[in-house]
Amino acid sequence: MSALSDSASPLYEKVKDFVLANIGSGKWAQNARLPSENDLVNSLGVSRMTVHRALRELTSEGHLRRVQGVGTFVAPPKAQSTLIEVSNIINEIRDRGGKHRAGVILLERVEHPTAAIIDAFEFDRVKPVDHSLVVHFENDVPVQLEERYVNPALVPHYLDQDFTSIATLEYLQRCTPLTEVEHLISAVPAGPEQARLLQMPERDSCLVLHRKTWTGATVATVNTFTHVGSRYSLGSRYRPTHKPA
Amino acid sequence: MSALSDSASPLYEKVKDFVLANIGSGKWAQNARLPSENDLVNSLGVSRMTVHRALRELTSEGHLRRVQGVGTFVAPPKAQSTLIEVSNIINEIRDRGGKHRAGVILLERVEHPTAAIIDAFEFDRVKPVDHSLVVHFENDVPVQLEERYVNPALVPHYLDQDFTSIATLEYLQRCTPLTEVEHLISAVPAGPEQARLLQMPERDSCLVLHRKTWTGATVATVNTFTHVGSRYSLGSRYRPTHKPA
DNA sequence: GAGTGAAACATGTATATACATGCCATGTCA
DNA sequence: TGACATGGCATGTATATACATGTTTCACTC
Repeated sequence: MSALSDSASPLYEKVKDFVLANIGSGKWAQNARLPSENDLVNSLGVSRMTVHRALRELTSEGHLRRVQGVGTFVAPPKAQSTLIEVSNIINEIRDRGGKHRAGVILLERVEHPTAAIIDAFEFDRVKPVDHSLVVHFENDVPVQLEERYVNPALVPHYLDQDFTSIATLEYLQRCTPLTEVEHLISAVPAGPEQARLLQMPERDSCLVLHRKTWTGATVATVNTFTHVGSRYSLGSRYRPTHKPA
Repeated sequence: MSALSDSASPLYEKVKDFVLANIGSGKWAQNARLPSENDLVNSLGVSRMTVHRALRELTSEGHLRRVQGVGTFVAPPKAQSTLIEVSNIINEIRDRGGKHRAGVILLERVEHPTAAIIDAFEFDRVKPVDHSLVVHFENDVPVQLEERYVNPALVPHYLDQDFTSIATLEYLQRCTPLTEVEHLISAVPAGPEQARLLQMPERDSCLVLHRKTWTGATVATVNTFTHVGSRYSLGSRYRPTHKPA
């Protein structure tokens, strides 16, 4: 009566698979109540701690909902909102097997930023920020215009970095341990400057990713990644129940 | 020598907090090796199972990396790739406090789909699919054009649904338990048809979200959500380390 | 009939124990 | 000096036991 698969995986994984199979087949419908831990102990022939671990992990993965003293229930599917992964352009190009090249357009300390930048950094008075503007090429075709404003209080030598390599990103990360990120994806027509730098027709569509990061309570970086719409898209594939191979 | 906070939270949570505090303060740097489980047992005065659970959960949350027989290490920050949440338009409008209205443009059973659709559904021969085209309005301004192809083998009465309410989505979800999703975000200029339905100038930028879902190994739905670039953007805010309240 | 208390049952946590599995350094033997 | 065996140590899993905590039910009392 074990009902557990006989592969080499650990017992608690088999219990998880058993539960997921019953959910997937529809035998245990949405919001249905599962057998109690003790029931599963008796029917599956494993200890309660093992069952408990399996159910606890399935709960933290969003498959189950547990209420102390009441029972375990099949969680409603989390399909309507799904996650999309955003990577950085250098790794992305490299993962595709393409050749990456970065062209530095601008690299400056801005002593008197615009009101919009001061506002974005949540400064209470005028403070200098570092500003970089880099074009990323994939196989010598421009794909991304990366504009970044950095808080010099957190990143001492940002402008001294080597902007053609990924080391800049790692330096940034080391200086600004991430506590919060804000993303905004939008589609806008290319302005004259963007069209020139990205070698695309003016007013053609761009996919723009805004990204703002915090370290503690202070704004660390404000980024704008502009992509040529006809050459770039953001994608992800997601398996809610499957495990990675 | 407990070094653990004295709040009311469970012991394993205190151990997790203790570890996170040491990482956050920089005392344990990136890739540094943590004390072994037995060391923590001795210094914190809890059992090894409790330490083990804390370290296991921190590993699954991405804070640590563990190698059997070797040790436990501080994981590199997972900042470069971040997640963006995509919701559905009806909830989104409602959450903003706006008024939602849906206009059904088309509702049909397609007996002979185009080659592109057959390919997208991974059909081995010509099979009928259901097709819907709906415009979503926020305060009577069109914001999204929703085109959906549905596999009738999985969703028996898709065309009979009430397309002006969110019940359609729930019916879809019930018929097609999600096993896999694929997303693709791109920016494209509006074509004549899209410009007309979305009441926007032709060739203006659109933010397009493609979404393809599987149930088991069969393709369940193929969706295209087209948004007016100047009226819509996708956003998210993310706290990597903080716990939900 | 309403309220109360206790039992029964559910999940949650903590521990001790045992063994499995994987890696590495050390030492021995050729 | 090199190859190999082995012991030590690290994490990984499984179990039995105990108690904590929260919910429901049901019988008993007023």
